[in-house]
Amino acid sequence: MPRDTLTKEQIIRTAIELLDEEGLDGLNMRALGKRLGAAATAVYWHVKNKDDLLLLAGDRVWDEIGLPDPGAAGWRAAATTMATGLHAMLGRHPWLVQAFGSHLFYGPGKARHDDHSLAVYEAAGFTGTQADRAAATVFTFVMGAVLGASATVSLRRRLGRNGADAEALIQDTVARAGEVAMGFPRLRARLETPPALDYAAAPDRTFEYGLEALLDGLEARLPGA
Amino acid sequence: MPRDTLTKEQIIRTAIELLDEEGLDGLNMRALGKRLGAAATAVYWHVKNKDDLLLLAGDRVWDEIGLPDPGAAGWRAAATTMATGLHAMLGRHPWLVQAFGSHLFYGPGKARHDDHSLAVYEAAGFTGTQADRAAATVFTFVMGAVLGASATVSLRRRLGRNGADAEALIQDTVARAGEVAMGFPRLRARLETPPALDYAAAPDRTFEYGLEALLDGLEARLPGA
DNA sequence: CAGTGTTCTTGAACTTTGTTCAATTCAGCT
DNA sequence: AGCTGAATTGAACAAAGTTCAAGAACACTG
Repeated sequence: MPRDTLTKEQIIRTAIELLDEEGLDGLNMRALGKRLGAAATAVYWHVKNKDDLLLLAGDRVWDEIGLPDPGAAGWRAAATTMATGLHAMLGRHPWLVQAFGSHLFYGPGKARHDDHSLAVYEAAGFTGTQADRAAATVFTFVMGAVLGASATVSLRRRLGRNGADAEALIQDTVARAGEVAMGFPRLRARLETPPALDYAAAPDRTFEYGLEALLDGLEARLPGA
Repeated sequence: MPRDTLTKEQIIRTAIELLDEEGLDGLNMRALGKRLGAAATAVYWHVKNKDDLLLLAGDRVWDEIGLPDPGAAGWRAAATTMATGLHAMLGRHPWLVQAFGSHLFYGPGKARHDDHSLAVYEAAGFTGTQADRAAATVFTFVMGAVLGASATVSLRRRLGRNGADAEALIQDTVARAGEVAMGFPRLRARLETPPALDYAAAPDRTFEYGLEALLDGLEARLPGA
């Protein structure tokens, strides 16, 4: 009966927990150690360093994305499902998009996703480089879409860090941004005309709008279209 | 004759220099101070803190983007010019995309760009929320496109930091990524069939491909189209 | 069971970096 | 000269990544 010892798996899971709850800045070795009920430095026996751990955590979450069969409901439905699945996953783990700007993720989790994404666009009729480009384009769009959201989450967390009233500080930032915007006619118009009720009631559909437009544009490029 | 003293402008310019040369991680107050020929802490008299400085630097670079007149060459040409201009600017300052994941930029530089971007899509015929969404979609796509490139630059820098041979370490990473990819049929095929000569000779046109597809999709959504 | 090597954990310590603060320097003004 | 406000400096603190020597827990062997 072996001693109750740390596991690489356990460390990765706990790191993801910590990242989800505290953000990319919240992941530090001492906090991770505390959460694991171990000394901070114990982690270093199982993992090379923090970057390595981030790579492992950042590859694990790709498994949350389902892989729809393009043969069943058609390539376009499959492409939409994959893109929204990716979008949702990145929404649950905003730290991943941030880390994407400075780390190269290349593990089996992401490979599984990428491979199937290529399968979808090949099933659609794209060949070779065309399939690469189509898949990359949609991927790129989804990443970009989450980047802005990620910033808001991150800022809110940072402001609330030192025990301050995060909401008040956010209001402050919004107010300053508004002042800047008043100097530009179109931005000003958007501030003066508050969004219509139906728009305020429904959440922002910009992602869906852009995704459909993009898929339209890709579809028009299909060989034989 | 006033003493030769630091300026907010000078600090911002030097910070951008430092960011361009050393990356987001390379910006630290002591290095900045050294480059300014001053003590690190002298900067704090002109700027609230590092985040504030990053915000100032990250807003300045938007002025590098030209604002084409949609009336002259048509909205589509103007939209393409703006998107490629943004793409080029972000390529020159990869740290901005990284920072975008954790900071909210809202200064006059970005506002000037955003306002004109809206002007282009309104000139195209999009109204109200539609123009917002069209502009946001293209913006989103461009940001996503630079994110990956930014990661490569950042990794290369990080690997070369401790005097190590960055190129050898990069090769290492590529090799490990290749091993992972070999377990997935479509990724494997792409490794086994090296890109055609014309493709290798020409740089990656994925960005142009995606941008055109996206603009096609948006054009089809124009009222009256 | 004693001894031995392997696996895993710990705490101290070092480094880098952002930031604060009191002390100090400098230019202009009376 | 003396004063005042602007600007700079250096010391110092806290947080965080990492290294390392020492120790603890376990498995195996004679």
